[in-house]
Amino acid sequence: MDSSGALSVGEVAKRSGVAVSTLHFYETKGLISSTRNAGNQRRYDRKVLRRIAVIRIAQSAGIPLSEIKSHLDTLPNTPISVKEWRELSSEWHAILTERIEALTTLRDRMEGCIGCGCLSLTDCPLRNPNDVLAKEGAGPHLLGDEQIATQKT
Amino acid sequence: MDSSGALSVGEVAKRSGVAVSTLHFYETKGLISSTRNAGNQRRYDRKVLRRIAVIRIAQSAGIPLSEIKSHLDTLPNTPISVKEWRELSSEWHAILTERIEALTTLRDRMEGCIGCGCLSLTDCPLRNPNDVLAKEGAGPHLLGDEQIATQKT
DNA sequence: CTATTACCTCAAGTATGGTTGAGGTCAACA
DNA sequence: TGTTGACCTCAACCATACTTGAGGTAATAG
Repeated sequence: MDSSGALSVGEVAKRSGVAVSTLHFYETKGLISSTRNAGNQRRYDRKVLRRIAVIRIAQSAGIPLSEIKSHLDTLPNTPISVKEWRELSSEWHAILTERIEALTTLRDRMEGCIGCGCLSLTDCPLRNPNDVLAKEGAGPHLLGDEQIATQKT
Repeated sequence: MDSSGALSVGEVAKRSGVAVSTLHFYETKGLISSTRNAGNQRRYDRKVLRRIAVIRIAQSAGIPLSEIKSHLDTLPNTPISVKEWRELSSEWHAILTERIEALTTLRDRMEGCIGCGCLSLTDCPLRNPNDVLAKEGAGPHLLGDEQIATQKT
């Protein structure tokens, strides 16, 4: 590490708990950036650590890297301020809440269906969560009205 | 469709809402099975529909196919009875509950950390989830200590 | 000055969950 | 009997999120 306080890739890896190969990977994806020293080696500003922290937290919430990137891209620049973190985390909070609700609904429906055993494509609520189920439309006599209405292809 | 009530792959696709290619794929993975007619075409027992229904429900709960397979493999045989469905769904119910709790913990910690902005690898609870955060699908994983230790050598 | 790390790039491999396409066969309808 | 449409296999491809390895350079410790 040089006197300017810049970090090498190995140091960033150690401090962030992320593998060197992952840092390279994130860089190719535009999630983080670095400068190079005279010998073409990556040098990172310390602020990258916060950025990586944010990335890993978002990932643990199940948010894909592409989406994380687009969230980060809306922010002014590398140093993520407290205010920006507040904005990010509230967006992600909402996403998490949504996911939690979806899983809870599924779980409770599963509970309700224990023993019912129907699993009918049209009748069982477990088979028909509000979201998309049919890639190929079902057979003519199996479709409910609203599915016929939205059927594609 | 022949008089025995066996279903062709196309019919199963229509009735289950799953693509033909996916049925082939599931078969290669051992999740479903079929017999062949004289012309080497797949013929399915109607019971496969219930099996597929169970698979899709488990998938929507975020359970990987390999795990779904191992759950299904513990069951006597193809016709999944109401009793077996009850067992399966209670196991998956538990898995869902775990995932929901992990996500909720993450969300609440995020809430608590809004504005704190520390994100310290050692101090911030968001960076140090003691509980296992479910890894979502083929996604990323947080490095454990021993992996961090390993990577510098 | 040399040996050992650490670092570089680029290509390929791993795992999940499929889809797409080529080339060929089978079944059903007129 | 001919011609569609459904089906067959096998290989390759898509996307996500990385890791691993080869071949070579840079920095550092003794």
